[in-house]
Amino acid sequence: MQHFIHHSEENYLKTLFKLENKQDKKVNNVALSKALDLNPATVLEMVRKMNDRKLVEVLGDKTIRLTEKGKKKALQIIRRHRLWEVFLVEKLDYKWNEVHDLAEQLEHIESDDLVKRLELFLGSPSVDPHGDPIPDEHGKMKKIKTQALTEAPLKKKITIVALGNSSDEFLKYLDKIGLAIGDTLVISDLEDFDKSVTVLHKKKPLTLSKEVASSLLVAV
Amino acid sequence: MQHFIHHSEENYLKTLFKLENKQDKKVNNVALSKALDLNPATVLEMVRKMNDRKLVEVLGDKTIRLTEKGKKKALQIIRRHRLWEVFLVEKLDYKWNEVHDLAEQLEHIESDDLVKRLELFLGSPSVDPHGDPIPDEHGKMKKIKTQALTEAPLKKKITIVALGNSSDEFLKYLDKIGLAIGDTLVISDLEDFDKSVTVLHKKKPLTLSKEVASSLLVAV
DNA sequence: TATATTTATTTGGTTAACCAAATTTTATAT
DNA sequence: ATATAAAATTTGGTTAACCAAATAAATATA
Repeated sequence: MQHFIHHSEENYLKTLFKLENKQDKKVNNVALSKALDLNPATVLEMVRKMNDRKLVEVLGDKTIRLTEKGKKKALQIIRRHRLWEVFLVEKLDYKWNEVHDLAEQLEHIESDDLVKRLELFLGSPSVDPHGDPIPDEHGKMKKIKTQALTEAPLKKKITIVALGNSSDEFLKYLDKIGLAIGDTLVISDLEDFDKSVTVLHKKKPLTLSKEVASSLLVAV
Repeated sequence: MQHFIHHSEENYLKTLFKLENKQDKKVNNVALSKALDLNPATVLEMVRKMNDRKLVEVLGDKTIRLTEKGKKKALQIIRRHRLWEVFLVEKLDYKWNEVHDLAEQLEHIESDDLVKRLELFLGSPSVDPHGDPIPDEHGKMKKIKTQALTEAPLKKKITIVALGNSSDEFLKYLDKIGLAIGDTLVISDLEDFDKSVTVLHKKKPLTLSKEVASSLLVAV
């Protein structure tokens, strides 16, 4: 009756992977504890167990780093998470900003076969509803080359392919102003004063703050 | 980060519901422990907690019985389980005898909204792949009137609508002889000696032992 | 360099679910 | 009614994940 033991470990793996790939900042106990919202003592304990299981290694300067094995497992979880997100949005009509918590639960369902079938059922999508790439069954994930909207060329047709920030507030804001992944737009003006960007979107002009524009990633 | 606490409780509820509705046998600690494959001390402890939560009550003769609240929760879990089974079979091409363990995991995903959407996505099926009825969102489940094949009339076209036994061995056996829920057949002979039943199925005669025939439930 | 701050670690807890073995209670059979 | 068997309960554990508070070690700052 014990099939739900690995949730914690899986959360550690996923969080670690994300931290490692966010900035090239080294991940220490404090950083991981904060990201997981857990007590450092708890995290230390778990990191040791995961070290025994060869999922992470602790370097001389106390940096916590995923091993190859750990990375593979992390990518598997990310794969599940993103495939389930596609399912929720495409098949169950959820909006892209509503699916995170559910996918967080579904990603822990233990069955590679299920994931494979789900992938086929969804038509082997390459990205999730937020534009993030979906790793293949071997854990290979192609990096999508993007640049922030603030860096993109003016007067050219460009497409939003991903987000640099997946917070609920940001997703809701985008929803509110009617912007979504896959939308195309043209930068009509770049205001030097406050770095805001004015674009033409669905025939209408739209001004985006520096904060917003820098989190909108477009195809390079 | 604590969203997976209720698995145990949910398993107790579901098992209790099934035991109560199998025979009208009263469920005691031993019976429940055996069904859950857990130590009686463990079950006793949990039953007490569930009693505090008003999910079960323990009668004078130590019979453990679901309260209305408990029944409602149990039906909700059964509903989820059966809907996920439909999903796995209809959408992911699993065979009906392969889905139980996966559905066992999926049933614990916590979201009424998800279940509702899943139901709509599946076209609001009334039965699962084993022919068992799916409770509605309020926990109402219509009892399907069936009779064992051994009791059915001769020479009439009858349809298998459910199984009296969902063990893996039985499901595999049915798969092997090519029988499935929804199949129609006509009883050509009922052998008095060993109570075996000979039927015409897909134009071919097929003899079923008393054991098998009694677990094949047909529409009444 | 000495002090302050941050980070890591240890220590001594907790809760939920589990178990085995001993004991008590209840039921059954003679 | 008593021995026996079965069921319920108690007792004293375990493990996984968590925490707070104390301490130690490392790093930064004055």
